[in-house]
Amino acid sequence: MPVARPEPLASRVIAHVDMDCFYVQVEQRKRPELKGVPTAVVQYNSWKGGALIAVSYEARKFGVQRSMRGDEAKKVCPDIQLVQVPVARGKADLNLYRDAGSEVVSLLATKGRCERASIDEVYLDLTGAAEQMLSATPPDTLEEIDEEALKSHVLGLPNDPCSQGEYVKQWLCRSDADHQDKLLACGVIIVAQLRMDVLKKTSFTCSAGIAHNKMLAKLASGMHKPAQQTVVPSSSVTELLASLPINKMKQLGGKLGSSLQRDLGVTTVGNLLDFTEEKLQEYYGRNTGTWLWNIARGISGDEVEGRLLPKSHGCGKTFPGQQALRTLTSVKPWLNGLCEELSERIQSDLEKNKRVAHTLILHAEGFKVCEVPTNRKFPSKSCPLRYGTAKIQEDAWKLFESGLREFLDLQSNEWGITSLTVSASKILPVPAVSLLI
DNA sequence: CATTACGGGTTA
DNA sequence: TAACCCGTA
Ligand SMILES: Nc1ncnc2c1ncn2[C@H]1C[C@H](O)[C@@H](COP(=O)(O)OP(=O)(O)OP(=O)(O)O)O1
Ligand SMILES: [Mn+2]
Ligand SMILES: [Mn+2]
Repeated sequence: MPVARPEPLASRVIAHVDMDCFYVQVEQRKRPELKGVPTAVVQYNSWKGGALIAVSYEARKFGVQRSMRGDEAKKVCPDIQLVQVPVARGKADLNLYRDAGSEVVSLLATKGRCERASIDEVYLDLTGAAEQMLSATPPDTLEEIDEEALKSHVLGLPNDPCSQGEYVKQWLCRSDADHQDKLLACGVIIVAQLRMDVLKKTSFTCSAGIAHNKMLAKLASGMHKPAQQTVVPSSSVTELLASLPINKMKQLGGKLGSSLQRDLGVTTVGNLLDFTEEKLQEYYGRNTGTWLWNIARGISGDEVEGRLLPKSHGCGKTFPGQQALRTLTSVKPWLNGLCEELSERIQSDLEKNKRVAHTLILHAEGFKVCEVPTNRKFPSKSCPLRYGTAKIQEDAWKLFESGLREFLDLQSNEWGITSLTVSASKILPVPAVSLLI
C-alpha cells in the first residue's frame, strides 16, 4: 500500500505545520471569552450530548478526549464549554473550519512549495529559502534571533530547561556544523517567523516539525505541542526511531502496523532494521517491503506537492439505528440536501479557484432483511458531473436507484440506508482560454 | 450510535 | 476506468 521513493540526493528542508486543537481555536476566535477555558467542539447533541471532534489543551488536562460524548466530557470536566458545529440542511456544516484552514494555508505558502495535507496541516519545502538565508544572512551573522526560534526543541541536544535557549542558540549558530545542519537551522528560523505571522494574522497557534523529509517533519511536529516547534538533525534519527512505537509512524497506525507487531514481533520502527529488504518484501510485497526498509532508516523521498486546495469535495451523513432510511420517500430529501451542499461547494470552487469537477460519486451503506443472509455491500456509483443543483440531485438519485437495485438483487423488499455520501472529484483547472468565451 | 471528511494504492 | 479498501484528520 505505501510506495517506496528514494531520498533525493541533495538534502532538503521540509516542514510540517499542524494547527493546535484547530476547530476549538476557530470557535475561540469567534468567541474570545472562551480563550483559556476548557472547551471542546461537539457535533450534534441529542445522543448523549454529541461527539467531541476537537478538545482544547485546558480540557485535555482533565482527560477529555476526541470521540468522547458531550455528557462524558461534562463528567470529567464539569466546567467544560461545549461549542456545537454549525448545522445546515440537518447536517454538520464544516465550511467555517475549511475557510479558516484556507486562511492559514495562504500565509504558509509564501516561503516555498506548500502542500495542503488536511484541513489543519501543511507540508512546506523550504529548501530554497533556507539556502538563500544561508548564503545571505546565516544565523551566526544575525544580531538577534527570534525568541520563538530559540524556544525550538532540537532532538539530540541535552534538554536543560534553564539554559535551553542558550543550547539552541549555539546549535543554530555553530560554525562547525555540516551543510545539512546549517540548512536545518535556517529552516528553524524561517518556520518560527511563519508561525509568528500566522499567530499575528489569524490569532491561531500552531506547532511544527523541521527535518530533511516529510516523514520526519510530521513526526516532529507532534512531539511538542501546543505552540512549539521541533527540529530533527540527521544525527538524531537512529535513536529517535529506535524507541518509536511502530503504530506511531504515519501509515502504520492500522492493519499493516498491527500485522508487523503480531506476525513479525516488530514493536518499534527501529526493530525493522533486523529484517533484510528481501524478507520485508516477501511478507508485504515489493513496494511495501522497500518502503518499510527505508522508513526504518528514516528515508522517505516523497516530494512536497504544490497543492493548496483539496482534490475532492464530499458531503455525507449517517443514519444510525432507528434513524435508518427505510423508504425511497425518506431517502430523497436527505440526498437532495447533500447534493445542495455539494453543489454550493463546487460552484464556489469554480468561482473562487476556476476549477471544474468532472465526476459525481454516490456512496451508501445499508442493510436488507432477507432469508438467505448475504454480505453484499451497497455499491458505489459514479457518473459525469453536470453543474446545477437540480441536475446533481437528478443524477445522484439515478445513481442511488441503480445502486439500490443491485444491492437488493430482487431478494428483499425490506431495507434501510444507514449512510449516504455524495462527492465530486476529478477537479481540474478551467483552461484559461475557455474563461474568455 | 462517533461523525464527517480527504488522499492514495489495489483490484478487476 | 470504476469500484473498493486502507489510513488519517
Ligand atoms: N476523527 C475526526 N472526525 C472529525 N473531525 C476530526 C477528526 N479528527 C480531527 N478532526 C478535525 C477537528 C480537529 O480540530 C481538526 C484537526 O485535527 P488534528 O490536527 O488531528 O487535531 P487538533 O488540531 O484538534 O489537535 P492537535 O492540537 O492535537 O493537533 O480536524
Ligand atoms: Mn491539529
Ligand atoms: Mn492535523
